[in-house]
Amino acid sequence: MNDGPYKSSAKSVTARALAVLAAFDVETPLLTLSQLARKAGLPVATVYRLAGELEDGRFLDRDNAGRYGLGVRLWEMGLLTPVHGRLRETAMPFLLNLQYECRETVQLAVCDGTNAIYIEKLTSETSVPIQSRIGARIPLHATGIGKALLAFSSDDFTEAILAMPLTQFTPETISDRRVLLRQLAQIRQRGYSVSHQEYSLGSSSLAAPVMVNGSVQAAIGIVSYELRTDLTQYAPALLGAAKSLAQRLEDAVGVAYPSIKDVPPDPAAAAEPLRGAS
Amino acid sequence: MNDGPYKSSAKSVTARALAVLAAFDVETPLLTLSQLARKAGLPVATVYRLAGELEDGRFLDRDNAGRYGLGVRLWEMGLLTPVHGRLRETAMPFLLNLQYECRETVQLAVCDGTNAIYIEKLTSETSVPIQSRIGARIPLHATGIGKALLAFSSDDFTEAILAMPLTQFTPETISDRRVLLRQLAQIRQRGYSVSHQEYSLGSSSLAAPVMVNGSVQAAIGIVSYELRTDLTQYAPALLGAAKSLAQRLEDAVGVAYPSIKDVPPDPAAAAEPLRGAS
DNA sequence: CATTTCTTTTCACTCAATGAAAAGAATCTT
DNA sequence: AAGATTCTTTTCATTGAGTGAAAAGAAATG
Repeated sequence: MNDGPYKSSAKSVTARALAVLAAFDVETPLLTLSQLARKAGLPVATVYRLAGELEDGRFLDRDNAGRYGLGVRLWEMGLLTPVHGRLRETAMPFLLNLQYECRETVQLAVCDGTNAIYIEKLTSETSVPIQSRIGARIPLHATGIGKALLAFSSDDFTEAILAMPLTQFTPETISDRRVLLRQLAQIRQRGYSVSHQEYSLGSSSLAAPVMVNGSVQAAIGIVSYELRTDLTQYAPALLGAAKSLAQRLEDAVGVAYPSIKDVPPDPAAAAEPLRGAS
Repeated sequence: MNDGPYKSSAKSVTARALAVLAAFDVETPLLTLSQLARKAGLPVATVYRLAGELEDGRFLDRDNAGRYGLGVRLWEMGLLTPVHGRLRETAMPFLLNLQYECRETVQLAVCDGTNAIYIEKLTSETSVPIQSRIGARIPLHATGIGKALLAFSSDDFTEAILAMPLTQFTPETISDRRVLLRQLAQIRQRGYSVSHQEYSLGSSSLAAPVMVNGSVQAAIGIVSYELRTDLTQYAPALLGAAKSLAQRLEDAVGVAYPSIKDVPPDPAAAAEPLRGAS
């Protein structure tokens, strides 16, 4: 058991392979072999081998300079993920429509753990600039869309969230538990949430939950500059979109995800590794 | 070396792990342990272990019935992929705008190997129904968007493509090499491509390349019902969008993907496995 | 209740993964 | 242009991590 400085953990082969993939992030989407090894905390030779295999499966791709980057395969698999394949896919037309109607930034988010994850975000020319990136995780109490998710969650879940520290992002972030609870009740009553500069200054939002079979599956939000327009004018459109999406999702349950009875062994289990040109 | 019926290949541990992930597809996005083992062509005990590790890294998630599905982590990583993080992200506003202007299905595709991959597709209520799924791979010669990509590719690449069989999808699919070559020349001249029911009956399309530093990075397309509208009326808008996107991409080269000089060893290489609630 | 099918655990064996080291490229330095 | 650095690729002896048959435990099925 060597423990040189940083010499990483990652016991099993699989864990190491995943560590290699995890070395990439938004700031560094392209890495050379040695950078990769360094970030993953693994010996170069090891990473060389692992990366090679990952490349074969196109979980890694290399640019013409030989640098590694996450591969197309990962993107393709991401498409098969429930959040994308089921949610985003069905939600898209409604989001587009909503965006078409109000010409503001429209967002879709779900709950994962104690955070909201942004699944999709439609911005056009006229809308607020750099908002939360797709894939971003933001505490539930801090945004309109987060509060919409929270307001319609189970009581124990809400309790669990309230038990955690409510990080302050701006002076307006709700950090008082009682205030938050009161707001949640109000949101449940109104059917939508409102927020003003609670996560980032200068922007406000309106959000509504997407209820499928009695539980919150997601939330849709509209974001705009604080004080540009009165967002509440869009409440009907927003609620309409959320409702329609919910309906569509309800209809689709069991269709997209059937309880398959017998899956035949896959002859192509040993698929030929694709090789790309150009 | 056992070779029972179907007993799969997958030599290395990593390859096996990837095989497990590869077992999922659009038709079967959720699998039980044994289904998974069967599809991957691996012994149950082995898959049990591998799946366990993949689940720890959230490369797999389990639904409340215990079935496995591709995990959020994969989706998140897909976002870091060049096709998404660089291309789709920057293209989105332009696509939205274009869709807003013409109210038809708008697509974004890139070239991968001998196929076009659809990166994004914006459909609204009024647009053509089930078009090619995002992530779908379609031969370059068979669609408008594919031809746009092909027309501006290098000569050797075009040659390589022409050397392959030109699969016929509809009676209208161009399968004559000379016809195709002639069209490509015309596309180069006009700056955009046109297609009528060449891939699927009833729909036609218009597409333009996105040229960055002299090479085709992607193509944008508009799809509509055959004969509904004269798509060529949108040519200016389409070309405008393609041009603007190209410009934006050119500006961003090296910004999003800097040649990082020194990446510090990642202390969080041994990250704690996230665990989700709710 | 018996039967089939699925999940989880165990364990002795061995083969595949390992990583230090050296060779080979490429890049930077002066 | 030679020397110094840093990076990629290959080799190989060592060993411990992964393996999968088998059995036990749960669930679903009829």
